[in-house]
Amino acid sequence: MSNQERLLVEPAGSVGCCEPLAREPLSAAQAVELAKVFKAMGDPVRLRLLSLIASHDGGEACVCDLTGVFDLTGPTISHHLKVLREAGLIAGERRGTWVYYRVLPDALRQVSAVVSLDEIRT
Amino acid sequence: MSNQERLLVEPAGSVGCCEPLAREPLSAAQAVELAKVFKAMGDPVRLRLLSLIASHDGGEACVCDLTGVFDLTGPTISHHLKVLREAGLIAGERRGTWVYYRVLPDALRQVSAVVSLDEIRT
DNA sequence: ACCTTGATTCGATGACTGTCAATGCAGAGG
DNA sequence: CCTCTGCATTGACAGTCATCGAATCAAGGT
Repeated sequence: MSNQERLLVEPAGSVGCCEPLAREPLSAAQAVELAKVFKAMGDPVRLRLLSLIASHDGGEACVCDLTGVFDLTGPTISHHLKVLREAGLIAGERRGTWVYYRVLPDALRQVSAVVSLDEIRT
Repeated sequence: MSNQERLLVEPAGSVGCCEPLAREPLSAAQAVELAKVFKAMGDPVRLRLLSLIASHDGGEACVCDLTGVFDLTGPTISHHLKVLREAGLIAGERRGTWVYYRVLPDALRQVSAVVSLDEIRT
């Protein structure tokens, strides 16, 4: 498989988890997997990229729609997209000349489930 | 004010935000503030600390309840607690000899609102 | 006063991260 | 085939981070 085809896959370790944080302590393994997702979202540029993709018409955005928004070079945007991809937050697909990214809702659902406050003891 | 009293305050920049990611693109300023919270949660140890505190009886845990769980030194745990504190995720209070931490639900609510999937275009 | 225990702060160090310039690869169109 | 454009990867560098040992602080007990 060529180097460039790889953006289609990379599903990222897929956490089997997701009790709310407050229900019972996270296992070490769950924490490691979850932390990857939070870490990927722990950068302003990546958060905005995610937001730009998610809010774009059709639920997907071409890389060319994203690079102009930031005062950053192409390689840097590409790097951030890769981090989001490896965290399972987005997936990319090449169509002709352009590469389109879309948000994978499962990863966000996971985060949502973990930070759920249903079980917070007050 | 003494150095040790400071754990009572440190409220952390307080994001005024929170449209779902998918509704409209995050502003640069919103992204910077939000990223601080996600970055704080982007470490396995800190995620487990948060979970241990949130799930502990009474909704709060003494530092002495936390240090034994990890294969890490006291100073390191203290460092991670400080990061969580500065992100506005937890607050600490000294009672006699011990310091008790509890989760601040507002920060989690913020995260929850941002990752909300209500507006995902499919 | 002194010592003990719990927790934070300081200083150092090795590892990781964000960024860019240079290079490489895939499609589209001469 | 060649070239041009869009995007990804590589390599390098500066800055940040996680971790520890040592020192410090706070509160209680002797």
